[in-house]
Formats: sequence, C-alpha cells, structure tokens
Amino acid sequence: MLTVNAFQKRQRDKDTLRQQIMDAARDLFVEQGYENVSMRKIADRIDYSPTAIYLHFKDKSELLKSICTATFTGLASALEGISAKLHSGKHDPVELLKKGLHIYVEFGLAHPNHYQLTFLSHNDDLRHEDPICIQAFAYLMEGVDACIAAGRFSSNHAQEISQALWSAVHGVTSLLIQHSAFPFVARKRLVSRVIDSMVRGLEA
Amino acid sequence: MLTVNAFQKRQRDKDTLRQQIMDAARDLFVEQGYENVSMRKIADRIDYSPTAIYLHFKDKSELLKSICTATFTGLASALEGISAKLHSGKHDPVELLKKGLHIYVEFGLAHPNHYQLTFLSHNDDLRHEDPICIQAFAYLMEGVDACIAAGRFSSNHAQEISQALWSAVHGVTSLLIQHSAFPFVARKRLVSRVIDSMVRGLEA
Amino acid sequence: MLTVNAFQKRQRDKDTLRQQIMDAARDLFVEQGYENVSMRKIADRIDYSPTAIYLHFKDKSELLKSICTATFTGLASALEGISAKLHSGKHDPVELLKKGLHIYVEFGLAHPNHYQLTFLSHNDDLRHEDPICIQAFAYLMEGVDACIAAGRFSSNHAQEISQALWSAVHGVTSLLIQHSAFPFVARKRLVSRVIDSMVRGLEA
Amino acid sequence: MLTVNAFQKRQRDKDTLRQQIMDAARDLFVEQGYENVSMRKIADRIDYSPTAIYLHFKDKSELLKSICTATFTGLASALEGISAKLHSGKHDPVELLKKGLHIYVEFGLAHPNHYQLTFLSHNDDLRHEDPICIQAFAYLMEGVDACIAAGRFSSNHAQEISQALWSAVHGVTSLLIQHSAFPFVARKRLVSRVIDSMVRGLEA
DNA sequence: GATGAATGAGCTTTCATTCAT
DNA sequence: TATGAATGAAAGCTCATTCAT
Repeated sequence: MLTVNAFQKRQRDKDTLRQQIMDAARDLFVEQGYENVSMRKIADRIDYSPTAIYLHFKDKSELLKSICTATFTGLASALEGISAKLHSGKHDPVELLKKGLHIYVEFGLAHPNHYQLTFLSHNDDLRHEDPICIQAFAYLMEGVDACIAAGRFSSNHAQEISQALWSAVHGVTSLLIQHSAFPFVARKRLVSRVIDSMVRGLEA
Repeated sequence: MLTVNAFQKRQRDKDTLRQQIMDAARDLFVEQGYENVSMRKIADRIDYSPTAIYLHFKDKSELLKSICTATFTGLASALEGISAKLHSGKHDPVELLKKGLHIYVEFGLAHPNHYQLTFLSHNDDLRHEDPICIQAFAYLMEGVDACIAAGRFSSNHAQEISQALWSAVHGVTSLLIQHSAFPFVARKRLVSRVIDSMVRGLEA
Repeated sequence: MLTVNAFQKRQRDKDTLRQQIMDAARDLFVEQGYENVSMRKIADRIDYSPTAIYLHFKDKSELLKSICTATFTGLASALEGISAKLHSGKHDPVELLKKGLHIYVEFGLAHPNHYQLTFLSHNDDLRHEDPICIQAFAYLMEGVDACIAAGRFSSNHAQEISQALWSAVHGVTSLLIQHSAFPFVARKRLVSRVIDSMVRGLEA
Repeated sequence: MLTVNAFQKRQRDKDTLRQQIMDAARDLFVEQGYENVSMRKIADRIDYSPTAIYLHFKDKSELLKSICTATFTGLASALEGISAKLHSGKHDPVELLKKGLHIYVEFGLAHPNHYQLTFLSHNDDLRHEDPICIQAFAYLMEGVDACIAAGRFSSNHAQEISQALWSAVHGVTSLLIQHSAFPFVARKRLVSRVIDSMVRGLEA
C-alpha cells in the first residue's frame, strides 16, 4: 500500500498534475466519448479528488479546449521540418508536399485519440480562431504554393488545391480511426494510394 | 391554442408519429450531440409526452439505430440508378463512377444531419453489419470493378481503390459539414476538384 | 398462430376473464411483490390489454382486495367441515381442534401465494372488517369453546387461547412460506410439533 | 428558518448522517413499504438532498441490507446476556429459555419497524447467509440444547424444537405488529400464554 | 367487452460544480 | 495545493390510468 502510494507520488512530481489530467482526460474522452466521461472518472484515474481538477481548469469544456490546442501544437511541430526544407530550396517540392501529407496522416494515426477529439467531435466553438490551428493549415498551403510556383501543377488555385488535399488526407485518417471495424486493406497501402492518386491527379 | 392544436393534429395524421420522432431526434442529435439530447427534448419538440416515444422505440439507442439505417437506405437508393446504368453497358464506366461519387457527396451535403449522425458519431456498434450499409459500399465497388474491367485504371486492386475513393469523398463531405466555419472555396469547385484529381490520378 | 389463438379463446370462455385476471395477478404479486407487478405484466400474462383489467376492477388495489377476500372464503370453506362435526357432538373436541389447526396450516402451505398475499403483505386496510375474515376466526373460537366446555383446558379464556393458537399456526405457516431458504426440518414434523406442543401445553 | 437550520445542524453533528439515513429509511419503509419509498422521500425527511444518500450507500437495496443487518445485531446483543448466564450453569435452563423467548418478542415489539422490515418483507436474498443472522438463531439453539442436556424435554430433536419455538414467538410477534387493528387481548398475557404453553407442551 | 394511443407523475441514479476547510 | 461533503438539475425509463373508438 505504502509502496504504491510512494510510487504514485513520485509520478506526480515528475509530470505536472495539469499534464496528468489532460492525458487521462483525453484517453477517457476518446474511449468513452466526451459526454460519457465524468469529472469523477478522470479524477479516479489519476488518484486525485474531482475538486483538484478545478484548480487547473475552469470547467470541463476548458479541459477539452486545452487538449485540442495541445494537439494542434503537436501537429504543427511535426510539420515544421518540412517547412524548413521547403525554404531551403534544395528539395523537390512535390516530394516535400507528399511527405507533409504523409506526416499529417501518420500524426493522426499515431495519436488517434488526439485526432478524433480535435477533428471529429462536437466541438465547433474554438478551432478556427485558434492561432495554432491556422498555423497548421498554413504549412500545407506553403507546400502547395511551392509546387505551383515550380510549375508542377496544372492549376494555380492554391486554396482550392490545399483544401482538396486536406479533404483527402482527413478522409483517410478519419475513416481509419473511426471505423476500425471495417475491413480496410493495409494502412500503408491505402494511405499511399490516396496521397499518390491525389497528387498525381493534380500534376501538370 | 386551439388553432395550433388543430394544426398539429393534422400534421400528426400526415406523417406517422414514428417518422416525426425520427426527424426531430435526428435534428437534435446533430444540433446538440446524441448525449446531450434527452428524450424529453425530443418529445417537447413534437409536442408529445416522453412516454409516447417509448411506444415506438424500445430505448434511446434503438432510436439512433433506426435513424442510421434509414440514412443508409436513402443513400443506397440514391446510388441505385448508377448501378442500373452500369449494368446496361451503354455508358462510360469512368464517367459513371465519377457520377456516383458526386451523388455520394451530394447526398451527404443535402442531408448533413443524416450524414453526420451516421458517419461521424460515436456509434461504432452497428454500422458494418447492417445489410443496407454493406449494400451501399457494394455499389461503389461495382463502379470500380467496371473501370478495371474496361482497362481504364492503372491498378487492379479494386478493394484498395474503392477505399481510397471513399476516403476522398468522405473527407470532403465531412469537412464541409463539420467545419462549416472554415473559409472553404465554393463547394462545387472543391468537390469536383477532389473527385477529378482522385480519378485522374488513378487512370491508366 | 390461429390454433393457439383459438385455444386461448376457448380458455377464456371457460373461466371468466375476471377469474383469469385474479389468478394471474395473485401469482405475479407473490412472485415479484405487489409493487413490482404492473398492470401491463398482468395483462400480458393473460394475453389481454391492460385496459381490459379496468373493466373488471376499479384499480390495482381493488384487484388486491378481491384476491384477499377470495382467499378467506377458501379458508373458511376448508374449515366448515370441522365446524359441522363439532356441532354433531360425536367427536373429541381436542382432536377436532387440532384437526382444524392442521387444516389451517395445510391451507396456507397449499396456497402459499394466497396466504402470503393475504396475511403477510402491506395491506392493512381491509381485513378485519371483511365479514368472511371474521367468519374464519369464528371457526377457531368455536373449537376452543368446545374444549373449554368439555373441561379439557386448564384455562377458560377463550379469546386468549384462540389468539395464542392462531399465533402459533400463523408463525409456522409464515416462516415456512416466507423463509424458504432456511434449512427447516421436514414440514410435517415441524407443523405437528408446533400444534401438539401448544395444545398439550394448554390441556388440563 | 435560521433557527430550524441551526437546530438541524446540531442534530447532524450528534448522529452521523449515515445513522440518520438508516433511521429515516427504516421508518418510511415500514410506514409505506419499501417499494413505495423513494430516495427523495428519505432525503426530504432528513433535510438533505437525495444525492447525499449515495455518499453513504451504493444504492437503495444496500440501504435496506444495512438496516436489516443492524437489526440482527441488535437482536443478538439483546440475547447475549442469556447465553452468558446459560454458560455459567447457575440457572434453570428452562427458565432461561423462556426468558430468551420473551426477550425475542420484546425486541420485536419494541422495534416493530426493525422487526417488520427484517422478518416480514420481500427480502429473501440476504438473510440466511448473514453471519449475524446465523448467530441470532444459534443463541436459541443453545438454550434448547441445554434443556435437552438437562433431561427436561420429552424430545431430543434440538433443531425441530428450536424451529417450533421460533415459529411460535415469530407468530405472536408478527401478528401483534402487523395486525394492529385486530382486537387482541393484553399483549403481556398473549405473549406469556404462547411461550408458556409451548414450553410446557415440550417438557418431559 | 376490449383496445391502442397517450399522458402526468414519479422513479433511481449520475452529473458538474461549489464551498468550507 | 487538495479534499470531503453536499447539492440542484437533469437523465432514461416505467407506471397506473384514461379516453376515443
């Protein structure tokens, strides 16, 4: 009993309590759905009282908001490297774009809970004004702009193309996450097929 | 009061109560989320007592299930015509496939509540065993098979291609429905761009 | 289907519906407790609509009352024979009294549902004013009176003795019915032991 | 209002809330029947919210169980003294047995609500496995064993005799409690008559 | 005599949240 | 920083009962 307790306390010192709450909450939200997760359940999982959560988050919805923002931050940072390479001018822009799209899908599949909660939930309020969300989409536009600038695409409507690409990668990511019971072909093949077809179809 | 009552009664005779319940429930489920809609709210909206709902549906989850099945039925019937033309052999299979993909998206955008509730909710249980759901996906496969048979595609992995196409159309449909605050380009253009690029990218 | 229906209808003609309702209700009341039995459950068991019950009984409590009165009638008629013998003067009054007590217990054990519902439920309202109830207790008093008149008992407080005997037989009957999980000795032996001991203890 | 509040608060500090809930619940259960008592009614009576009850009892049935166990504990402790005297060997075992039977009845009449709820309700589930219940019956057996060992009874079937005695005292207790409208003779006389007759009838 | 449709009232239980400590 | 005690509100669901037919 004491050992367990001691271990937990050490855990607590390592991560901040705030982080622990967010991790537990995100897992539970996706496992059981936001509405089906009570503050008590979250508190139980991290061995604190429900009241403790209110010391770190105003209410349940703010907890959700915080989790989503953190997700966008993670995604943006995953895409940062691509943006850097792009600016260096040493790489093929189409290949970089495809690489970026793969990173997007991989991020979603690697963090299905984050993705689902952020992109697939009843949560319209906050997203598009959040600067970090805008930033994430901006990276995609950059890639498309570069391809257009290099004369690689048959169209020069950057907005339209970017949104079409986002549609495709969002589609495959969300289907794979949400409909896990469906008999999909191997993930890698499916994802590549989507990205390759889209980009090939756009090329000049 | 009496006038309202008289009007309502006329309404009631026209649609069956069962249908009224489903319509009200679907709207509310999408507006507020399944978990946030109480049986009482549904009943209030149609001016019946909560008990009346239980005369037509065993419980809340059965109500949801019924709504989803009805959606798939609608979608399948929207695609039926394409299937018929395909079997006639008188039409270009690639054009038919694209037409079918457009119908899918249009169905989703025309019935955003149906689409969202059926494809975008925490509702994994039932979908893929439902025969009408299987039927809907079968229509898509038919179209792809025809293109492959006609030597129009550079790959002959029908499953893979079908799933990739579904990913793309699902992606654009769900983004347009769910993120209505985002500054998308004109819907027609975006949808066409997604479908055209995907199919073009697949062609031989 | 039709056969079953036809058979049921024949049944219905034989017993009156009123009787069917009472039988079904009594069984259910004891199986599940008065409060846990809904009018719908009763109706379902006899394949009628709930409304049909209201054509025969004003409400649920009147249904209960009717069942209890019927039980007392049955008990009184079971004891009638003893009363007759007593008046004939040809039999030993102590033996007749014991015989009557046995009949009481046997009636209870043979109709545990009736007994439980009538004597062991939350049902204080009606009992002691009901003439048939008074009649049943009168039979017991008769037997005690006869024993006293014959000088066979050491006390002549007929009321007191009757009530003591009732206590004893009620006690054994209700324990056997209600605590069926308890490891009682053989019923016959227990019942005889109670009656024999009581009567022997009362004798001069 | 404030005065009432202040008074209530003092009350609350005195008894634990847990005890208050049990007391209120037991009274209500007997007054109105377990099934007719809602958690709200219990809460109202002690001036707490319904939720407060759930802080102390998992659900309604656990509340009932706790009350019954408490009753058995009270009964067992009332009988403890007799058991002690018995083991001392300084007292007449038949007198002790009768004394014990009187204590049983007196306990029931002094706590009619406890008795009724525990022994006279639809509540078969738990009783006979509860160790405190077993203990209570064991005390009775002890008394009977001692009488048999002293050669005071004409039979040596301890189980049978104990159960017969329990039947008798349970009978008189439950009749007096449950049929309070019946014109019983003086309680003392009736109880003594039952116990004396039974024991006398058992003696050698 | 019998029913189908409907309801108002009520149930047990859970929730997000607060407040004194 | 963290908690234990408490609550108002609301949830899903069932019930006895009525009424037009």
